[in-house]
Amino acid sequence: MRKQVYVGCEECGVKNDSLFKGLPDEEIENINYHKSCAFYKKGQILFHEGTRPLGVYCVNQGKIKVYRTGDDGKDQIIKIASGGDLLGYKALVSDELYPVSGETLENTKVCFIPKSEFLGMLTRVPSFGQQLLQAACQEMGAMTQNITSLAQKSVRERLAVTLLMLKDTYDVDPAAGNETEVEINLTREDLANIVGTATETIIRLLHDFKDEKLIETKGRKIKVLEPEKLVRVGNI
Amino acid sequence: MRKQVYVGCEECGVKNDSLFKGLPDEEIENINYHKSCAFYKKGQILFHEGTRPLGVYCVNQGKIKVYRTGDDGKDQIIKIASGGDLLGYKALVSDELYPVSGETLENTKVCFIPKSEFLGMLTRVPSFGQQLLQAACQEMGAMTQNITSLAQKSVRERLAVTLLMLKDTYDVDPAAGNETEVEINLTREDLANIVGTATETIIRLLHDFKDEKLIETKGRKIKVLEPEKLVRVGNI
DNA sequence: CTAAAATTATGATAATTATCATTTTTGGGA
DNA sequence: TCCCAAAAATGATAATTATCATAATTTTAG
Repeated sequence: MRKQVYVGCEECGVKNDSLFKGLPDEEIENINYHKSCAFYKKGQILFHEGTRPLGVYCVNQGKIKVYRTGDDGKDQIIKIASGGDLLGYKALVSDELYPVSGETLENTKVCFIPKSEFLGMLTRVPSFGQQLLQAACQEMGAMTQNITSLAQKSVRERLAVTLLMLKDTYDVDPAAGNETEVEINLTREDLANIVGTATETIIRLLHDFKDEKLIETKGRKIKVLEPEKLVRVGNI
Repeated sequence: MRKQVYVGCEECGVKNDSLFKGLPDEEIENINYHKSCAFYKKGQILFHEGTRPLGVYCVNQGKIKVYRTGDDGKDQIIKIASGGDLLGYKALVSDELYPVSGETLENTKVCFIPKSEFLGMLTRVPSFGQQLLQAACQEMGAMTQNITSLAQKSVRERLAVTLLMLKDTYDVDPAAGNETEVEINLTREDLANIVGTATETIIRLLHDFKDEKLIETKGRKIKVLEPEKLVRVGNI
């Protein structure tokens, strides 16, 4: 299920996309020494809502859904994490139980950094604390946007912005601009759990978008054809 | 409109409820020297979404609604701040424009601490940075709850939890337990902008709650009679 | 205290979205 | 490659919530 594997932090492909960017060499070395890396198969749970964090997860490859389970058992996906994302630091820093769970959406490579090392680094390297604080504050700004959208926009509009967001997440080569074909690969249920609606509603709306030539679907895969038109969904 | 007033930080009544708790005396003195305090009348805007933050606001007395304006002009209230709350530090720290506006709901007393002093303190006092980080991370956990609730719960359920939350916010003497009578004083429209629904819907649901003897209303004021039953709204 | 403005209330109706039942399709493992 | 469970699709219907119009009432300002 979980296979150990070695990936050196020094030459890690996603280091410079992560919050570890700019750390002094000796700190990177220290993380490298204490971390453990593993392959996870699709559908595995990295951490579970309500449990106590023992460290942080640094995503190297693959996608992970971060979600919260509502009172009625329905999941609400808070974000889709991918390479370079650091997961679980908020609960660790605020000394709380995980408010969310993390589950792999594909086969992934993830490194684990134990609590003591992470917190130690936080006290030793003030600039790292600043970076974390900055990242957290930035994320909160984005969350207010999400809250406003959930509270005010129709399901149709929310699906449109979700597809645009996922287009970025699933873009293998963001630098290439609109040339690359991005394939969003999520179940309709997961999509529904991002947008906050029923699976059937997502299926029907995707059908509409397809009729309107805004997207193209091939099995589960979704390709965004007209991002500009998708932005304007809802603006009549 | 805005009247300057002096309140010493050393003897500030809300200092120990704020993030400034535990700061060294010389830092408190420094804040005290550089801050400016003012009375604001009901309905005044402290800071406006989309503008650049010049400092942080520390609420001394009164309530302030923090909200984001949606594309269609409808406001979504993200939180109701009261004594001891620090506003605007997230945008300052992440060096972004305000994602939200702040408007007084009553006559308030608010202190302003300029950007340079606040950021200076952040670099001088590592423990303050830690505290801010912790507070931010904690707030994010609460936000995921809010997101889940908006995405999954019915308006009726959301109104119930909102009333319970406001009961705390408007409690003048939280230490007294359930003995004190708490009066929630918000327009139906503001309530609708917290819950994320139409004003008419809020009016109708409040009427229902009143019929069910869960609350009592007197003009605009709302009194929660049965918090335990309100918690269970939606659990059939 | 009074009048105007703002807010609250109520009714009728329409639009959106959820739910449930069922069929079809798909994709991943033996 | 085939099979089977999971996912997607479709239809019918119900429930929830929004919208618009208008009346009643409370608040606020002078």
